[in-house]
Amino acid sequence: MSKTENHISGAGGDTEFADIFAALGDPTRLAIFDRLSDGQARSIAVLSDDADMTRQAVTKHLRVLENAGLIESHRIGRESRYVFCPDRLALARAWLDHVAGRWDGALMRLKSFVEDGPAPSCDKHLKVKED
Amino acid sequence: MSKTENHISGAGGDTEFADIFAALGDPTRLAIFDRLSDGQARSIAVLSDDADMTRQAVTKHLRVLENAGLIESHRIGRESRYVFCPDRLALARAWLDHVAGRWDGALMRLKSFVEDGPAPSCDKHLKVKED
DNA sequence: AAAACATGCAACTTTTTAGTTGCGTATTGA
DNA sequence: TCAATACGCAACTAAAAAGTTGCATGTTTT
Repeated sequence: MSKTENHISGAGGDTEFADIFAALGDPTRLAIFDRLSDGQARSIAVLSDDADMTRQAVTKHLRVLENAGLIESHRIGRESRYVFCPDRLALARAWLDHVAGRWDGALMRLKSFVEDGPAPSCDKHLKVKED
Repeated sequence: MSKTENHISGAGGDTEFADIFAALGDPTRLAIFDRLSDGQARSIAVLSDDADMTRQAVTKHLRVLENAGLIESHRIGRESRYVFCPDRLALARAWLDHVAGRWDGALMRLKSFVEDGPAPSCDKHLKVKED
């Protein structure tokens, strides 16, 4: 396995995913990201128009999203245009899917436990796990 | 439509989703949430065991996750047990799916634009949108 | 060339977050 | 009963995030 943990939920390699979620964890950034999801490239000035804050503040939010890999910027003439970037979004979705799937699996196992009775070596169900 | 915006991406109702992502936007909380996704209820003490910080710090993280609706707590005797809570997670997934779907749609429209030529009243593609 | 536009950088204030420590209380078990 | 366990609350520090202002720079437009 390479040093850059690329598998889902590497028990400590959560930092990469946390950065993505942290970038989305702000209403302003969420709105910007949502707006850019139509694929249109937009300048900072345009993105600042309907935000109730300074252009500089919007710029900072854009940098956060960019550092998280959720958007990209390229300069055209005097303006910086930001575009949607789907890769990290896919990663975040994969992580949530993984977690949700794990819970579904646990549900199913609990269901068969109730229906079929305890499976072999299954005596600690519904107790606090010591890990 | 009710006052509590329940549809996906209500252009201003992003705060609810932002709270969910913000709660996940921390490596410690992400690890806790991942750990709880197996459906097992765990006490604060157990969850603090392999965290390199104080029990109080872990408690605060648990409160953040709980306020976001991602986990729930119930007290049994002298201990508080936290359990996974799938509802808000589903919301977050739905939001990401919505955004990803919007981008896929934009891609497809761009593809047919390239293949079939500009559609009627479609003269502003690839320009900065003024909104 | 001059004005208007779009942005970047740096310094600053304010607020939030992360984490700690100390202490008090209820619960469990010997 | 006594000690260990599990937790909550409050006060505190330190660091990061959010946002502002002022100014400098490059780019269009007229």
